[in-house]
Order: sequence, then C-alpha cells, then structure tokens
Amino acid sequence: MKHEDAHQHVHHNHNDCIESALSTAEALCIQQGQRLTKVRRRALELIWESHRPLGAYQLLAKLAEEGFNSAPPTVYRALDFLLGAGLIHKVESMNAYLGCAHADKAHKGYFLICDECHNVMEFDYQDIHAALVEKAARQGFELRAETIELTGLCEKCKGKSVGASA
Amino acid sequence: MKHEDAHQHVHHNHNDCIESALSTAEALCIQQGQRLTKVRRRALELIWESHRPLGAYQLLAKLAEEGFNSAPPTVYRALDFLLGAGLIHKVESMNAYLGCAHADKAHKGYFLICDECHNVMEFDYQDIHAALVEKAARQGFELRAETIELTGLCEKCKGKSVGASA
DNA sequence: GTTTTACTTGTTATATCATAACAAAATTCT
DNA sequence: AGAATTTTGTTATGATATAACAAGTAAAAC
Repeated sequence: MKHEDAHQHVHHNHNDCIESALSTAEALCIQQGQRLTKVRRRALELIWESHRPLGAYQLLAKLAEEGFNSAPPTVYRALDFLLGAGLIHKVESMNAYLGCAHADKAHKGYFLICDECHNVMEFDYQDIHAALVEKAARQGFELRAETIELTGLCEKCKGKSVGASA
Repeated sequence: MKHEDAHQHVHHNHNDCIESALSTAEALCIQQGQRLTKVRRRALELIWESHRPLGAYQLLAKLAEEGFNSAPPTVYRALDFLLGAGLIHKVESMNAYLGCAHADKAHKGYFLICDECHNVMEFDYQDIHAALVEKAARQGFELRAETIELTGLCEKCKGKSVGASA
C-alpha cells in the first residue's frame, strides 16, 4: 500500500504520517474531553490511508467491510465529529473529506486540488489569511470560516499531460 | 482600497441591477455566439431576483410555476449554460447559485457569506488573486480556478444578534 | 455499585442535489 | 427543403445528506 500514495509533492512515509495524525488526534480528544470511539478512530485512519479526499459513501463502504454499521448516519456522525474536532476538512467543491495535517495548530485549511490526478495539497498561508480578515473587516464583515479551494495542475501533471484527462 | 464590491450591503435599485445583468448577459451571449433561450434567460432573472444564492430545485420550482418543464435536467442545463458563460457562480459550500456581478470582466468570484442572514456579497480582490497565483506557482502548481468562500457575520447581523440564529 | 445522566450508536425512512441516456423538437446552415 | 447542430422533453437513477426515534454504552452522581 505504500505505492498508491502518489499523494503529495514531497516523499514521506505514509504510515508515519497516519500514525502521527492518529496520535495527535488522540491527544487532542483527551485534552478536550472528547471520545475518539472505534468507528471515529477507524474513519479517521481510513481517510488518512486514502490520502486524498474521500467521499462519505466511499468511507462508509470501507467501514461496512470491516463490520461497522452500514447506514449513512454512521459515517456522517463520524465525519461530523472529526470535522468538529478539527481533525479533518471537508473539500466543498468535491464533497469529500481529507485528513487535516495541522490539527494541533489553529489554522485555516487552504487546498490546491489537481484537476488531473485529484491529489490535494493543503497549505497554510498566514499572510493570505490576514489579508482576507482585514479586507472582510473593511466591509464590516467578521470572518469565522474560510473555504479556499484552488484547482489547476500540480507540478507532475503540468509536465505530463497538456490536454489529456485523468 | 476602494470599495470594489458593490452590491449587497449598499442600497441599490434591485430592478436596475437585474436589468443591467440581463442586458450584459444578452450582449455577452451574442458576442460569443451563444443562445440565451427563454428558459436560460428566465433562470438567470430568477437567480438575480432572489439576490441570494438559489438552490437548483428552488429555481426549478419557480420555473415550473411559470410553465417550464419541471424535470431536474431542465434546471441543471440552464445552470450549466449560465455557469459556462460566466453569468452565474456556484457557491460550493451552499450548493447554490448566484448571479455574477461582473460577468463582463474576467474575474474570480470570491464570496462573503453571512451565517445569520445568508446574504452573500461578491468581492473581487486582485491582490489576493495575485498572491494566490504566486504562492501556488511556488509549489509548481498552475492555478485554473478558485473557490473562495468566507463565512461569518455581516455588518448588520454582527450588530443585531450575538448568539441568536436566523 | 447501582442509579441517573449524557452521549453514542442502530435503524428506518426520506430529503436534497445531480446526471445518464435516449427521444423529440427547434434552430441554423447549406 | 434537407442535413447538421443544438436545445429541450422525459424517464430513470445515482450521489450526497439528514430527520426522527429507539436502543445501547460509558461517565458521573449518589
């Protein structure tokens, strides 16, 4: 399974990455008095294992294979919990869910989404955030949440295919 | 910074605003050899009349009331056309559609969405766009489209309700 | 350590958003 | 008019998400 993680631009050990995310998640939940139950924990792992945004029903199918309940509320409850805890993000333009790489630091999830390979890179630019907050404030608007989803071609796909489709 | 936004929080004559959008739309379609048929034109008007994001099925219901066909493809085809022509935007985080205030100028649709009153302001900040393009490029990413949806409290609602809901 | 409480999960049903596939009609081109 | 293209009608289904209520489980209070 180490092969399909064609995910990000930088090589890394995907298992380490999942383990780290999970132990961060556990620490955060304990700290906040939240319960990372079996299904929530497994959902988070599965999202990380895909390492690209996973649809709710894809996730549900994986959970069902492992003996969890297979009705939609199961997966949406897990997703709600993980979203609320800041452990995952929803990519609105894809209706899909992605592990949050910086759950421990307060941050905004900004995404670069490749149209060809559908990999997603999360990035976190404080200066853009600051500019958005300030510009919203000029219109009297108090910012609470940001959905920043940029699509285009990642470095690899830009080189490969000019007109081809995935 | 001038006040580039320009539509929602400022008083304006809504009818003028719709008429202007429609005549821009007509001009653009002719220019591009596209056909702004009855249903497309009426869909665009209805979206503008709501002046806040309209769901596909809400729009479908309105069209059906006026004697248009009431099957979903009717409305999705109209929406696809209008999106393709740049006459409307889709607000991904709401699954809803909004008239584009600057259809004639190439631009990115950035939105401020109020959590309380659900009004949406479109804004267009060239400097943020430039920063995003540049930062994406640093990661080898070639930007094609941007989904920038900021939620929070608009000026009116910030004053009114601190904890109340709409 | 049992009761009470809060939280979590199971279950059924349904709401909401969107597209596939193919037929019919209208428009445009020659 | 005839052919080609585009648009619309129609039926069916896929994909995403939530409501409502019952049952179970863990934590807190006693």
